Amino acid sequence: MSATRSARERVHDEVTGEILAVAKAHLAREGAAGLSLRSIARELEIAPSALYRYFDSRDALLSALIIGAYGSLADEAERSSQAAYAGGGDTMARWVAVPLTMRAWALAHPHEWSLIFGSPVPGYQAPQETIAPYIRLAQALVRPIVDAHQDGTLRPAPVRSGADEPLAAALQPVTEGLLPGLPTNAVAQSMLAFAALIGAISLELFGHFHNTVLAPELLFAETVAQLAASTGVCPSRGDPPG
Amino acid sequence: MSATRSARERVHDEVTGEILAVAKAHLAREGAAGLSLRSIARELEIAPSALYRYFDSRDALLSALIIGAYGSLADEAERSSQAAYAGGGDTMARWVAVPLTMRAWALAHPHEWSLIFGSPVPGYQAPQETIAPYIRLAQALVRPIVDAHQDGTLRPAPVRSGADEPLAAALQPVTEGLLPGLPTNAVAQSMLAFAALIGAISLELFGHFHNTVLAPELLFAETVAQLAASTGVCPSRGDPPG
DNA sequence: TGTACATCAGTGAACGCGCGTTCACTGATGTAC
DNA sequence: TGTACATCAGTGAACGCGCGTTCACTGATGTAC
Repeated sequence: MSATRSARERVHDEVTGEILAVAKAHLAREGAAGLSLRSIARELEIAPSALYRYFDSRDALLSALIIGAYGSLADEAERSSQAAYAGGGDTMARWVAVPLTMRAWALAHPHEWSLIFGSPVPGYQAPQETIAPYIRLAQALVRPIVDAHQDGTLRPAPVRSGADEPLAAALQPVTEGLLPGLPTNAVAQSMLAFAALIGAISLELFGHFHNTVLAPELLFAETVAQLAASTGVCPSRGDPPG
Repeated sequence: MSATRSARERVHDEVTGEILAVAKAHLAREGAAGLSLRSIARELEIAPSALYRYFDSRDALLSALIIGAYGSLADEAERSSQAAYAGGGDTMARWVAVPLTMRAWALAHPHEWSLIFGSPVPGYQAPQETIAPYIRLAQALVRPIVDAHQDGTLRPAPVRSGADEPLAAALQPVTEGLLPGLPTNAVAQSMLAFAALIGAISLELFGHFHNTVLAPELLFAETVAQLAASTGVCPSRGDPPG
C-alpha cells in the first residue's frame, strides 16, 4: 500500500528529475528566455502535453529551476565553509572559502547565476522558497565575521562616527537575522563585501572584463583579500610597521 | 542639393528617433526579451515592414538601444562629475557625485541598466560602439582617485606587500588606460569599488533588498563613503585619534 | 518653369515558425473486495 | 488468486497566438536637364 504507492511516486520523482536535468541543459544553452516546454519534450521524445503531469505550467518549471539554483549554490557554499572550518586553516582561509566557491559555482553554472543575480525575468515573481537558501548562503559567507566579532578580534574600518540611527534602522533586518550584535558600520561593511563579490563575479561572467582584466581569478583573489581587511575579519597583511 | 538631401535625411532621423522612443518605452514595460518589431509598429500605426527602412533587423534595433543606454549613462556621469568639480565642493563631494548619479540613473531606467549590467541576451554579441561610453563612465568615476594620486594624497589601504607581478600584468590594460601610474593595489581597490557599486545598485534594482535593506539609499551612501576610505581618496572620518 | 526619371517611404499580404495550453482519448498500473 | 474499478501517464490533434522577415506594389518626394 504505502510501499506500492511510493513506487509510483518514485517513478514520478525520477521523471521529474529527468525533466529538470534537460531543462537545465537547455537553460545553459539558450538562457531563461529561450526555455520552452516543447523543446524539452522534443528532447525527451515525449508529447509536450505529457509535461503537464509534472509541472503546471512553464512558469512552474522555471520556478523549480530557480529554487534548484539557489539550493545548489547554498549547498556548495555551506559545504566549502564547513570544509574550511574542519580543515584547521587560519581565519583568512575560512574567509576566502565561500567567495571562491561562489565564483567557481558561477563559472560552472553561468545561466543559473543569471537566474539568481541577473536581471529578473519580467512579469515573473520570484518564489518564496528562495529565501531560505539565500539566507544559508549569506550565513556561510559571514560566519567568519560573526566569529571574529565574538572573539573580539573584529576590526572594521570605521567610517561613520555616530549619529547614524536611520542607517541602523534600515539595516535592522540584516543585523538581527545575520549579524546579531554587530555595530552598524560593520554590518554595512559586510553588505559592501557581499555587493562587491556579486558585482565582481557578475562583471566577469557577463563579459565586462574582456580585454580589460586579463586574469580575473587574480583580481578576484585580491578583492577577497581586500574585503577581509575592510570588513575587519583579518588584519591587513601589508600594514606599515609602527 | 546638399540642403534638400539633408531634408530627407532629417525626416529619416526624426522617425528613427520616434521608433527608438517607442522601443525604449516597450523595453521599460516588457524587458529586452519582449521587445518586438510588430508591437512597435502597432503603436506607431505603421506596417511592420516599414521599420526595415530604419533598422536592418530586430537585433540592429536592440543594438541601437544598448548603445543609447551606454551613451545616456556616460553622459549623466560626466555631467555630474563636471558639476561637482565646478561646484567647488571638497574631495568627498567629487567622489560621491558619479556613484549617486549612477544609482539615480539606474532607478530611472531599470531596463536600460539591465541591458548594460544585467545578464547578457543569449546569442547576442555586444556592439563595439559600447566601449567608448564605458570608458567615459569609468573615467568620470575614477577622476578623484587619479587627482588624489597626482596630489600625493592618495592613501589606499595596503593589502599585498609586494611580489604581485602577475596581478599587475593582469590589470595592465586598466592601469594604462584609466589609472596611469597608480600602484597595483590602488588599481585593484578601484576595481573593487566599481564592482561594489555595480553590485549594490544591481542588488537593489533586481529586488534583493526587499524586506532586507529598508532604506537602500542610506546603505548606498554609506557604501560610497566606505569606498572613499578604502580607495584612499578621502581620509576616513571616524578614525580613532592618535 | 516644366518634364522625365530615380529614389525613397510606406503598404498589405504572405511565408514559415515555435510557442503554451487544452482536450478527449488509450492503455497500463495499482486498489479493493 | 481473480475480477471490477479507479488512478495515473502519456498520446496526438487542435486552439489561437505573435513573431521576424520577404516581396511586389503604390505614391510621394527629390533630381537633372
